[in-house]
Amino acid sequence: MTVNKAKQAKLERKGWKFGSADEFLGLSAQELAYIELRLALSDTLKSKRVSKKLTQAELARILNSSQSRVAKMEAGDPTVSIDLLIKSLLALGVSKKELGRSIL
Amino acid sequence: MTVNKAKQAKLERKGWKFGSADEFLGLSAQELAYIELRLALSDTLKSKRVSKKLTQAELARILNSSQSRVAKMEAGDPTVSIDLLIKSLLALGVSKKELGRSIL
DNA sequence: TGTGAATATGTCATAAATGACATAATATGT
DNA sequence: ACATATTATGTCATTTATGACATATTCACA
Repeated sequence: MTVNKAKQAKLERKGWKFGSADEFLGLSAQELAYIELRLALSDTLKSKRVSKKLTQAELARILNSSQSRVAKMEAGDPTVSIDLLIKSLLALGVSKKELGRSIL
Repeated sequence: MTVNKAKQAKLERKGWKFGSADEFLGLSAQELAYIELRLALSDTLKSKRVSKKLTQAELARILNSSQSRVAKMEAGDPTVSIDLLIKSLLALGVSKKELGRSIL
């Protein structure tokens, strides 16, 4: 995955804030890795949910959460923690092994 | 890793709370995976810090955090988020690939 | 054993994440 | 086009995580 100015701008529209050390070079490698990792988890969550033929509302019930939060998880919203993403994936039966693979 | 009653009790002394669906069987597979994952990150953080010959206070400066929070990260304290653990590992130069491996 | 460095533990005010709700936008079939 | 199901977005009160600080404990080594 590459993040250019356009993608950074898109993320910023989504509510992401970035450190200012990279006005020239773009995101730092570290910020980039962090966001890629989150997006990987988001994508895995969505594909797992869809493959199980669950709606967001149904998944929300399983997680004791709400449809809107599930939507935010899948959208990579910055107010969603990695903790919540991981707990959700585990609740969908994803193994640690799969989790590790989806990250690296 | 196996978690028996003794280990569960130890985690509970550290401040962990567990759902009650498992008074007989112990932790659910899902709770277990979640905690194992966190402990794996904690351990990786500590070994990375030590291998770089940093004190907790020095690492805290790098992370704009505090020595006490670093201690809690390494101790698997339940008030520490996976987000913080991952951000810290990335700040220590751990790659996504390594991260994934340390989890799975 | 003593002394200083490192780590651990407890607490708190502030900041960030969460579920919930309302409502908007977008699909999907008829 | 219309109705209905699903997903997206905005907001908010409450819960949880965070850095900071004080202090306790452990460690290394003279």
